[in-house]
Amino acid sequence: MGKLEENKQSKQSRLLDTAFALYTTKGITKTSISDIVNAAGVGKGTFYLYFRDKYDIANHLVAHRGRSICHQALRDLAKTEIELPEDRVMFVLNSILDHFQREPVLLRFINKNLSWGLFKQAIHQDEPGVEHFLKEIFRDSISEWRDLETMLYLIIEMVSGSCYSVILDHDPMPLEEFKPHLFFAVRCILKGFHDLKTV
Amino acid sequence: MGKLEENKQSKQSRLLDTAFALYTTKGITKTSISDIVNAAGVGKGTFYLYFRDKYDIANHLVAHRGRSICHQALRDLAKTEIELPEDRVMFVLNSILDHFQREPVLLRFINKNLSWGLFKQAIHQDEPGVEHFLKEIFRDSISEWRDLETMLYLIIEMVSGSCYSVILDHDPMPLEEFKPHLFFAVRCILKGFHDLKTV
Amino acid sequence: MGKLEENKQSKQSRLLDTAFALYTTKGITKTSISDIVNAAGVGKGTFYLYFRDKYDIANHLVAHRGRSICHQALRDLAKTEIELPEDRVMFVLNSILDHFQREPVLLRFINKNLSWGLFKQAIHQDEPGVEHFLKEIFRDSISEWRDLETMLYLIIEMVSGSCYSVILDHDPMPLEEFKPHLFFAVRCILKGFHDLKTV
Amino acid sequence: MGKLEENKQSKQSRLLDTAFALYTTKGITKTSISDIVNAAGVGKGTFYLYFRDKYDIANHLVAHRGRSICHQALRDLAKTEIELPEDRVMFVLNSILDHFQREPVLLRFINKNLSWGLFKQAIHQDEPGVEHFLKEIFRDSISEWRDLETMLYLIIEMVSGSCYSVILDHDPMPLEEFKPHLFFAVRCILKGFHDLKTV
DNA sequence: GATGAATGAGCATTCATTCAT
DNA sequence: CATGAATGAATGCTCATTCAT
Repeated sequence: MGKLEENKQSKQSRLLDTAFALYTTKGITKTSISDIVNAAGVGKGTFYLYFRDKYDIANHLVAHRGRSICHQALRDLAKTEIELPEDRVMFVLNSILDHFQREPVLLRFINKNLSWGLFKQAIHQDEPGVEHFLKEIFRDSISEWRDLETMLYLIIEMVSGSCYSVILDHDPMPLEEFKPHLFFAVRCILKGFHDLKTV
Repeated sequence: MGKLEENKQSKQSRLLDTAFALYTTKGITKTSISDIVNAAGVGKGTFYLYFRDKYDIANHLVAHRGRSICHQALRDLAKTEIELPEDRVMFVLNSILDHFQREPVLLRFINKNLSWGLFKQAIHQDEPGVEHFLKEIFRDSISEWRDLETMLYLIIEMVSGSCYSVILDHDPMPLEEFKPHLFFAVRCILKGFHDLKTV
Repeated sequence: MGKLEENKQSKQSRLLDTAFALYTTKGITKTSISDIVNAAGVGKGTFYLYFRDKYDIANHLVAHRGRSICHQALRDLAKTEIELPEDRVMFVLNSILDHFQREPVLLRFINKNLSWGLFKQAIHQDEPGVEHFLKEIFRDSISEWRDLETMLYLIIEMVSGSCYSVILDHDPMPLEEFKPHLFFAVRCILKGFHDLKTV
Repeated sequence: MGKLEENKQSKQSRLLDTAFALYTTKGITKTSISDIVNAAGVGKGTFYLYFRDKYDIANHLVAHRGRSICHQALRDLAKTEIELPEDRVMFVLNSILDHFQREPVLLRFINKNLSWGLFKQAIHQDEPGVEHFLKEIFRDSISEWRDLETMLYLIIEMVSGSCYSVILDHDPMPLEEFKPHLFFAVRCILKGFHDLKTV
């Protein structure tokens, strides 16, 4: 029956959610598997039915939540009329940052794993992932950009690196105050790389 | 005696050096205090005479080695005739990157701790630190820059974030191939923020 | 279908064969019930339908394989024309040793369980077992032997004990080199106990 | 001071004695390290200060107690006037058997480890061990024996194998009743191998 | 200051056993 | 008959920390 299957799913989900809560609260190193199963209300052996160790469960979480945020940003973009690639990039960035602003614990968790690592991972999996992501943003104008991937790599590292402490600790300033500077820098890079090509 | 020679080095120094060797080899989580004291050839209790725990010793190391790299870069800069602030920034960046290229284990260790965290830490200590660092680079023209610190924050995060996997894994490309793109992006930002001010 | 073929073998047989393979490969302590049922391709609960625990299945194996070897030796003896009881004993011994030489894993498994333990077990079960075994070997002359059972006990312990490491590790020498000494010692005992009686 | 050293010794001894008591009571597989340290009244970590695992401690015990029994038998032999090698062998055997009769738990523990294994182990260590043992028994007549070591191997396996259940379970008969048969068989072998040589 | 033996809480991991399906 | 998800007690082992010397 489906009952058993449902139950299986629910155990795994419970473990994932509980682990996320604990990881973001106490940190992954300070969280033991005992903590997770106790909080999830399942037997300790059950954990090993679904995950290899606590880092396995962490990877599941990063991949799943990260993908979910990107998809959401693209869905939001689709609802707009924005045409210019630069503007589309800014919109997606803004959308993602706002998400993290609303759920800072997720940012702390994904930490520096967001960025190229996530992209590479997505690329090397079967899913359309990154390619699809880029096409959605740059559309037909994709050929107008020189060293597109390298440029994005630089932007992503700058954004993710700088916004980490901004969002979590408002340091060196709160996000809303920081955004103009950040977006200005991003546009500087976008413009620089675009001119390089078209000239 | 030679024995005396090696005993001259204070126990604290021995602990620091040994810890660095182990942290960069096995990783900090896999290194136990026992490992450190055994390798250092001191008693276990001695550890607690100088450090609170293994993270305490790690912080000491990050601060010390980071400072040392910056000082070296500044000393090298002083030997040149470079005048333009933009060029001076590029020189320092290049100098630091080359250092990490030569000692990648240090990069892995400092990891993403380099960047704003290090600056803040340096600022809040008694030493002149960051302020001195900036003056050395921008000299009298320091007032010509708008949002200087924010701009540097962005640059540092971009550089440190992107160069981590570049230097350690040659991913997405080797450092020498990456440098032109990186430096171009940095100049885009420098130019953007400079124009903003002077206009 | 071929699938049908392999399903014909009862689950119990599959469990026995799989357990034997695992016990002789990894050792009984390192083999878990999970290992057995996984390798056998049956459900975990099915195990408890047929056996109490992993030692229960081991006993089944020892009894079954041990009996099979003895029967084979007797069948081989029947095909010969050997008449003298001493010679018949030697033939059976040789036959059994050769079997273990060919299947050393079985020896390791039965280990020191062969010997009196096996005999006793056989006696106390309903089957004719030992009695039949002795009659086949000594025939009518059985009354000519003093303390027959005790003598056999001594011989069996000497043979099984000494041949264990000889066959498995060629220690202190290979079986073929060892046999003359062993058989000589056995004949010494046989002769000693026979003379005692007839004198 | 010696105080510390003494304390160390006592901990290790306590662990050895406690382990022996538990091993002989519950069996080694059913004994956990927790059981040992609890019964010994020391911390769990202390165990690992002195032994690698529970089999390590078992080996220590087998070696130590086995050696002790052999030495005792030799000391007793030295007090007698027995001259004939055969008689000296019988004396030593009897002495060892009596010891096990008095301390059957030790027999169960050493189990089938007594025998060649112990000899080899003793030989391969630095101590004079076996060689010394043999010289004490056979003295100058040692060259009169053909295949001396092989013969002893056979005897030892026969004695140890057969006496195990005799002493522990009085099966197939009590030790005192069994001895005449056993000694007779041993003398058969001794005589057989001796004649072989001298003829 | 320096030591290192002793500790025991804490951890990951295994696995026999049950029982609802 | 057969299954296999779920369990949680039990185990081996690590390691930060203490303290008598």
